[in-house]
Amino acid sequence: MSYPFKKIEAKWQKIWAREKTFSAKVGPQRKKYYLLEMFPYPSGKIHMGHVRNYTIGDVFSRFKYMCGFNVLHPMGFDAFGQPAENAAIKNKTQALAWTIKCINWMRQELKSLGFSYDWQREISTCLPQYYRWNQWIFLKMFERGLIFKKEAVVNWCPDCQTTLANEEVVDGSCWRCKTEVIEKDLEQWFIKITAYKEKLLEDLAKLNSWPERVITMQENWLGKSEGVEIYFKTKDTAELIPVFTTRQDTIFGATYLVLAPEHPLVEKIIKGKPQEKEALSFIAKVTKESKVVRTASDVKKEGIFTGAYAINPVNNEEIPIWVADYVLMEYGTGAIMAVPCHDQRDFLFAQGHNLPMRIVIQPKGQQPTASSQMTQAYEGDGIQVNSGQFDGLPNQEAKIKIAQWMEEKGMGKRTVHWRLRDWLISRQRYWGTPIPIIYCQKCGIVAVPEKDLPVKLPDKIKISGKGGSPLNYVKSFVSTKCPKCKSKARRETDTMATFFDSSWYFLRFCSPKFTQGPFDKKEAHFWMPVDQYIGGIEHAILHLLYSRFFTKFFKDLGWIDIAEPFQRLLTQGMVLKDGEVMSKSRGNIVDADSIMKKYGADSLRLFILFTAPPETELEWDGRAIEGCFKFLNRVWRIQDNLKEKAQDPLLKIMHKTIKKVSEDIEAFKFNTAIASLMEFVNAIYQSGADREIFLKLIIMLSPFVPHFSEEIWQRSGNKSSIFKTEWPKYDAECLIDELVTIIIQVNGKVRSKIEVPTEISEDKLKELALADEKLKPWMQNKPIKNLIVVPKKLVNIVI
RNA sequence: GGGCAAGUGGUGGAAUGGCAUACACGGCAGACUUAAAAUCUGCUGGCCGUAAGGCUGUGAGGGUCCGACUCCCUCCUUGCCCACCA
Repeated sequence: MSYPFKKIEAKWQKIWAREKTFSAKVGPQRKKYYLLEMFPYPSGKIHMGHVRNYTIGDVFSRFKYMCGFNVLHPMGFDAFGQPAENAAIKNKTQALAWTIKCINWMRQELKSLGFSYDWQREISTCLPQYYRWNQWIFLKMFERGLIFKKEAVVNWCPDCQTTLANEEVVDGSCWRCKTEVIEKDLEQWFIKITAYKEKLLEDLAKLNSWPERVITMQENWLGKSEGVEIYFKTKDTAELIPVFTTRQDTIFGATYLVLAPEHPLVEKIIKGKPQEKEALSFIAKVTKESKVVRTASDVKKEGIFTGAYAINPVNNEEIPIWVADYVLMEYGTGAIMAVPCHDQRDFLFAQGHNLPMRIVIQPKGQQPTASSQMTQAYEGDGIQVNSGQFDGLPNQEAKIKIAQWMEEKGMGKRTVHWRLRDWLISRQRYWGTPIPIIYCQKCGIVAVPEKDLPVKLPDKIKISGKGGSPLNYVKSFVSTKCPKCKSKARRETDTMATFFDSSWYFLRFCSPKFTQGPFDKKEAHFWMPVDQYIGGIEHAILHLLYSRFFTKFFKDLGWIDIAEPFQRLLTQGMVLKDGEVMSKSRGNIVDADSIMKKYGADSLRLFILFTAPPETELEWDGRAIEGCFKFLNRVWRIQDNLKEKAQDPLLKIMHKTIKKVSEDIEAFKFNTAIASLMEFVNAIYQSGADREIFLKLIIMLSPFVPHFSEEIWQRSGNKSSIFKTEWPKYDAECLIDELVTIIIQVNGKVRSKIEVPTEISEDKLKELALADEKLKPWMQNKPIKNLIVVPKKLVNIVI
């Protein structure tokens, strides 16, 4: 007979909802703890990744609560975005209705897993009471010059007459109509996130409870690189070509220059050259290719000689100027100096086009070789050669000296380049926050006044997926009056990227119903920062960077006083089936609902926590979940076999278990915490538990299997919720062992074990060890060279 | 190409300088049962051995150390992230 999980789970979910067991209030009595899991996109069904993410959070939340913290543990829905819009197009329904239906379904599933959310704080980003504050934030940024408009390239389907997201471009064609996608320049809204790049980089140092790799990924994304901008004169024209390099130590080895095909100087320098026609047709060909094709790593680098020459300022050498597809206009200055011997891409290109090479860095301790002998570029450190007055210097030292010298001589100047681009936020889509801007014939671009917010998204419209932004076709939305001059005007029809919505939702959770601003300053002051944030590694860059940026912006606005939003971060691993990511397209989805029907939510929770540590990948094993179910039944049966008084050794095991479980939960080692609870249960089966010990076990199980534990707690005669009890404390005195097993090694190999009193002296221990009969055959009366004693652990005899 | 992880029984994993394989899955055996399921108990890395026991063993090779899954070096493999980024 298995325990009645269906009845129990439904019962307690009802009671928790009725009693509002997990609602959080500002108050000085308990220390605050803000625990947040990344909110889901309401796509319909919950998947195992969600189950994992939210179970990890739930255990921690319940644990912290029982440890005496005032826990804020909210949940909401990231409800704007393309899937709803696509569903609306496909099924000819409304995006709002579809989204609400999905939210209702998902909320139900989350509740059936027993998560301890404060449901009174639920938010959905697609509702005007949320997105009006997106618009408000937009306006504040606009006022401060942090939002601007400029042309940007988008993927464009000429047939659908609409922009496409990268993932909607399949093999260079539109996913819906298979037409070849082209690139098109459109006026787009941008956020000047680059204004915060220094702070975003600097403050990474404060995030010492974040995973190392997330910090590294953010650093790489910001991409600060220090180098020199060098000015190359052209031979026949007055133009200067600036080139950015981080390897100014290799300047004497620069044997040609390469410009990006879009470089503005290309046309000027090739004018009248014999190569002009050929070069122009090459450029036309390259610029037509989409970026996806051009940046594919397996494509051969192509290029062409322009007929023009540049002068290398350090040695006045004439070097040819080329145009090639591997140089990008977006990075640096759109022009590079090529050093084939010390840059692999330049090396391959020079070999392919018979361009000269010169070695200028010699690896330490190696014989000089000819550049013709090289099979690949040498990119490491070494000694300067063929570098004029810098010969013989280590290149790292030369780097600094050359930069100084070039600045003195006016050949270049030290510069810093960043990889970070400004953030394109406009989308030619329907299902997003309308951008609060009005275009007036007389006044130009006019911000919607704050009092007119929200600019409501019209909700009953037809969308076809064709003809650009759907809002263009809603007359009542588009036509308006200019807030300044009251003449006829047109509304912006672009909406915001959904990353905007999720960049500040953690602040909204502090006061989700506040109507005087995006959040109540007092509440945010109390709850922020988020003490623990939990989510997938796929958000390691964009979402986290944008959230950090918004936090810094709110700080500058004077709305909050913290610089970083997330104190501690946990990135959970993916859920795999047969070594592959679970996904619809692979058809290997294990549905949470059917598992819960068979074993209950508590068994599913226990399995997902027990089977792997949170950060690693989790391999789904249908049989292992049955083991978890059996374990719960095993615990359930203890109820009917309690003793009056348990034996002392069990009490000791209990204290050890309390220590281990408490420490493991705090460190997110849920798998070993559960393992030690299983060991505890095995010990109970050996010697029998009394009521007190059994209830301590149940309390420790309660964060993992809340319904199960509440039920046993109640059946044992307790009136209030188990989550109102205190987390058990261990008695340090109970942990002390009187006897300890000492390992005895001979030459590092275990040859014997002895039991000795814990507080034995070192000399006495030595004496006992050497007297051990079992060692005799290994010692063979040979002299002892060394004797290592590690107190309470081992003795190693070296002979 | 760069960065970051990881590699341990048949399987998921534990041990982060001191008894390798905790806990669980699977497998085998026993008890209970007319029988099965459920449950309880025991065994379960490989090789040699009837056994006691011995040897060997944490991707490969080397190093440091009395002692290495753990630290260092070289290499291999896998995963994730980034990338014609100068």
